[in-house]
Order: sequence, then C-alpha cells, then structure tokens
Amino acid sequence: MPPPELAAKVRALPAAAVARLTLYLRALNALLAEGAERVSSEELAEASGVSSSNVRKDLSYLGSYGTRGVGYEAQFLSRRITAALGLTQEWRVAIVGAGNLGRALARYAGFESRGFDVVALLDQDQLVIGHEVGWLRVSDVAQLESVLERSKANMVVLALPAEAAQDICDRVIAAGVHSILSFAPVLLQVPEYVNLRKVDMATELQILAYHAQRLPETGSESA
Amino acid sequence: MPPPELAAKVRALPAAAVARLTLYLRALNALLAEGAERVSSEELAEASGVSSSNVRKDLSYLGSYGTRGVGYEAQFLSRRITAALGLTQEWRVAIVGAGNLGRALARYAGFESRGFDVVALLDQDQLVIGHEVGWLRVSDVAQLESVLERSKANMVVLALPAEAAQDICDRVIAAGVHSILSFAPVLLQVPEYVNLRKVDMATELQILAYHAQRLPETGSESA
DNA sequence: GCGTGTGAATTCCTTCACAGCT
DNA sequence: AGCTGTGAAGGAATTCACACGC
Repeated sequence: MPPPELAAKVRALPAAAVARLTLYLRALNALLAEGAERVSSEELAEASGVSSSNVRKDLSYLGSYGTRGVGYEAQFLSRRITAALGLTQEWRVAIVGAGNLGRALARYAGFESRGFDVVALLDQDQLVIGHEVGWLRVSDVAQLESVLERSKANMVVLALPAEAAQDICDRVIAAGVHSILSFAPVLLQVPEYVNLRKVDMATELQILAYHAQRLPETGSESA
Repeated sequence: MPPPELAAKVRALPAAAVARLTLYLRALNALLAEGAERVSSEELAEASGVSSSNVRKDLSYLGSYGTRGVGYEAQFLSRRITAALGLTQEWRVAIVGAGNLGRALARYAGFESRGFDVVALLDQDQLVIGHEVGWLRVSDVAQLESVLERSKANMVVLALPAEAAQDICDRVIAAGVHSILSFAPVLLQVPEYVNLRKVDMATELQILAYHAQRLPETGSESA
C-alpha cells in the first residue's frame, strides 16, 4: 500500500481527457521552450487542436489551477499534467520483436525524450539474437521472463507477427508486466486488470480509405 | 459527378462504426480462412472484441444483410464491408521519410496484404536517396510533386521528424493528395477537406502510463 | 474587462430489450 | 426456437453560455 505522496491522483479521468492531456503536455512544452510563462485555454486549444472549452474542462479535472482573467502558469501546469499522467516515475520498456518495426521503435528517439527508457529488445530468430540495435543487444525471447526481471521492465511493446502475439502476451502478463502496447494485427485476449493498447497501421489506412472514398475529390486536378 | 456504381455508399457511417468495421473485416477473413460460411453477430463479437449488439448495430448501417435465426453469410458480408470501407479501389501509398520508421513501414507486409500498395519512398537525406529499401528506391523529397504524380499515389504516410512535417504536409496537399497518415509528433494544420489521421507512439505509452500508475499493482510480485 | 470554471444543453455512442422473420 | 434488426433508454463526451474572481 503505497501512501499517496502527491496530492490528487485519485479521481479517474475520462478516457478521452487522458488522451488529450498528452497533447496539452506536448503543446505546453513547446510553448515553454519558446519562453512562454502563461498560457490561456485559447492558446492551448490552438496549439493542440482541441476546442478551448474542452481544454478548460479537461484541465478542471486536475483541479482549479488557472487564474481567472489571466490563464495558467505554464511551468506549473506542465508539471501538474506530468504528474497526473504518471510520468514522474520511470517507465522501462521492453520491446518484443526485432523485425523492421521493433528495430525502428528501439531506435526511436521520441521515447527516450519523453521519459520512456527502452531497456530490452527481444526476438526469437537466432540470426538476430545478439546483434546490436541502437545501444541494445537483442535478447532471446526464450529468456523473456528473466530478461523482463533483470531489466526491471514495467511496460512491454509487442512488435511481432499476429501468430506469435497471443503466446508472448500471455507470458508477459504471467511475468508480471501488465501494461502492453501491441502493434500486432490481432485481437489479444487479456484479463481485465491488464492495460492493453493497440496500434494497427493497416486499420488506420483503412479508415482513411473510407473517408477518402466518400469525398467528392476536392481541390485536386489530374493534370 | 461519378455515378454510384455499387449500391448504398452514400449514407455516412458513424466514425466509431468505421473503426470497428475494419476489425470485423479482419475477423471475418480469419473465419473465412478457417472455412466458416455463416457467422452470427455473437461470433463476430467474440472474434473482434466488441459487444454483439454493437456488431449488429454497426452492420445494420450497411443494410439488412443478415438472416434472422441464422446469421450472416460470411463471404458476402466480407465483400459488403470491403465495399463500404472503399477497399475495392486501389490505394497507392507514398511514404515520406526513410528513417527507421519509414523504412520499417515500407517493408511492412501488412499493407500490401490488405490492399495498400506502397508505391514510393522519399527522403531528404542525400546519403539515403537512391538506396533500395524492400523493392523500392528512395526518391528525393525535392521531387515530391513529380514523384507523387508519376507514382499516382493517392495516400501519403508521413514518417518524418516534427520540424519537417508541416512543410511536407502542405506540399502533399498542394500536389492533390488529401489523405494523410502522420506519425510525426506535431499538430498538423490542414484544410478541412483533407483526411488526416495521426499515430503517435509516445502518446500511446503515456496513456498506458496513466492507467498503469492508477492500478493497485495487481497480480505481480517483486520477487 | 478578461479568461477560468462549471452546470445545463446537446450531440454522439452504446446497451437494452423485444418485435419480427426464417 | 433462434438470431437479426431496431426503436428506446442510458451513458459518455463535447459544446454552450454565463457566473465568478482576478
């Protein structure tokens, strides 16, 4: 039972608000880098592509930290959102699958810069195991459990083919890691206490296709 | 004014339904591969992780193609969804950015297999231009417009750093491609007639972090 | 005066529950 | 009898609009 050290972590945020808070954080940090000290909901809205009333509503879930007639103190708000999202603690990510995508993710600087440490990269293929990718050496997925333990990973990214995903997913959960981001194009069966998010690029293109196909071919011209 | 060749494309589907239709399609094709001929909403629900009433409601947007007391004819339903999503036409995808992610996407077999043809890969870096990645040769992004035209691309994937994204995005739109999937972690400003979807992996991890941090550390044990 | 904070109104999505067809 | 199709109910998220405090 860890005692709550920072105030106000308890109330659950609406799922949609959580997603947007990450956008506000990104926008805020950009504004801070430009030297901003105060921001209004209107500015944040502009910078993150959300309506200003939505911004205010979302921020109000964290508490009343703005000043009427003035706005929000940028530095403070950034820290407040960081805390609310749980980004004050260290997140250690293991990537399973060292194919094209897994290797790209392992080298992706965007993770490190936002506080996610990629601590392990695993694969099943003997030809890949032992090779260096970025600053990591590829481990054998047969040793998944011990690698997760030694690396103290608390998140896993699955970057592997559909066929392998469920099996590895089960092992990851059994090993005690309950936060999983999957790029595998299959439905993964997990207990409800597990946090699973899915990213499927083919799905994204299909959704684009739907909208593209419905549009009356605006603005362009086949010369 | 293109005459509607296939029946019933006109009514707009709810956005949430479109996203799920891609799941049903995937599930259906898997079931078909296993030799299924009929499926019930219950089976589809199971296979795609959606409630069965939601499945029925979504399918009802496409028309009444099920048989009461029996279910849906799998082959037919698959084709119907394919048509509704606009996947009967050829989609030609150009990937801008041949860094880790762009190269991984270019080689990702999942696109081809779902009807998306990767027809071009572009980069700005002279050291990369001309190299082969998969079955493609990297083009110079300076020639973006002519490459898009020659390759007849009608979708673009942006796999490039935040700084470059807006500029390239503008050029893509000016060149007449209005369906864009962006992996760049920035807000892109686009006219409303453009279809833009965003995938941000750092955001996904941050959302995971939020949920992980709220959970009372279930089931696992730091040995 | 100005921008936040928030109830109320609205829109969008999901689930319920059952009538209707096979 | 069984499963679809769908109005109606319920819930979630967004927008509105204005009172409140600086």
